[in-house]
Amino acid sequence: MADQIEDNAKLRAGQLDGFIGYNLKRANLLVQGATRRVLEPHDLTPSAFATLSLVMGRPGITQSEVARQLGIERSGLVALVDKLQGRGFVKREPVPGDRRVQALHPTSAGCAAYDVVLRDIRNLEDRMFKDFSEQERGALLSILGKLRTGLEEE
Amino acid sequence: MADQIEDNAKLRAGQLDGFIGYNLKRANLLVQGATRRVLEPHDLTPSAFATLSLVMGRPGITQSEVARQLGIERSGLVALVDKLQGRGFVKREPVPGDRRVQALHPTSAGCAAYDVVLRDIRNLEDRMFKDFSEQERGALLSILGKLRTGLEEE
DNA sequence: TATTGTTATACTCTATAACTATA
DNA sequence: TATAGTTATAGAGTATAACAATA
Repeated sequence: MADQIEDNAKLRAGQLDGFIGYNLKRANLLVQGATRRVLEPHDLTPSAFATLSLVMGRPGITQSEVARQLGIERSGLVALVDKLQGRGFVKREPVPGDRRVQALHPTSAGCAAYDVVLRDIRNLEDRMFKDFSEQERGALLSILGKLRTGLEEE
Repeated sequence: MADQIEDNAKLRAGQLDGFIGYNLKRANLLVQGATRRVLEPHDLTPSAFATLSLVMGRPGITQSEVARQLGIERSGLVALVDKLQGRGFVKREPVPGDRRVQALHPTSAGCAAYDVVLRDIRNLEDRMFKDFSEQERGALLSILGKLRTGLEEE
C-alpha cells in the first residue's frame, strides 16, 4: 500500500524527464549560456551573431528576411543591426528598384570579425559534442530539423 | 572566380544550420510556443506546470530544490508557488526539524488538475512526434540528456 | 557562517501598435 | 491596400542584491 504510493510518486517524478518540451528547454538553457559566454568577449549576443552569419551568407539580405529566418519580429532587428552597424560589421545600402528596403552587407571588418568568432563557436560546438559519435551529432541535427519543419507547417 | 565567391557564400549561408546552438534555439522556440498554447486554457505557464509536476512527483520538496531542478533562482519561484497556491493546487507546510524550509505538497485539487493537464501535454508530445519512429524519439531524449549532463558538469 | 524563503529592483528579450515612405 | 523600416511602449522571464529567521 505504502509501496503503491511510492511507486506512483516515482513514476510521476520521472515524467518531466520524459517530455521533449522540458528536456529541450533545459538543454537549450545550458547551450545558450555556454554560447553567450563564448560570444561575450566579442561583445556579441547569440542573436547578433546569427544576424551577422546570415548577412555573411547572403550579402544583400533585407532586415525583414533576417527576421523571418530568425523567427522574430522586424522591429526587433533594428537595434540588432544598429549595433552591428555601429561596430562597423555591416552596412545598410539602398536597393535600386525598391526604395523601401535597405539591404544588409558585411564590411571587411565584419568578415574579419566573423571569422574569428566563428572559430570560437566551432570550438565550443566541438567541446559540447566531445562525447558524441559523428552519428549521434548528425542524428541530433536531423531530428531537430525534422521537429522544426513539422511544427513550422502547423 | 565569381563561382568561388558564390561557393563561399553558400557555405557560409549553411553554417547557421550546422550549429546545435542555433537549431536547439529554433526548435525550442517552436516547442515552447506549442506548449504554451496547450497550457494557456489551463492558465498555466510551462514553468508553473514543471513546478506542479515536481511537487506531484516528490511531495514535500522544498522551493530551493525545485529551483535547482528547474535551473532558475530561488527568488523566481516565490511568485510561481504563490500562483499555484492561490489556485489551491499546492500548499506550503512547515517541516519539523528545520523551521527555515516550507515543504510543498499537492492538494487533491492540484492532483485532479494535474491529471487533466498531463493528458493535454501528452497529446501534444504525440502530435509533435507523429512523424517520428519510437527509435528517433528515444534517440532525441537520450542525446538531449547526454548533452545536459555534459554541460552541467562543466 | 551558511541556507531558506522573501522582497525590491533592474535588465534582457520580445511582441504590439502606430507611423512614414514607399510599392 | 500592402510592405519595409522605424519608434515607442509594455510585458514576460529572469537575475542580483539585500534582509530576517534559522541552522
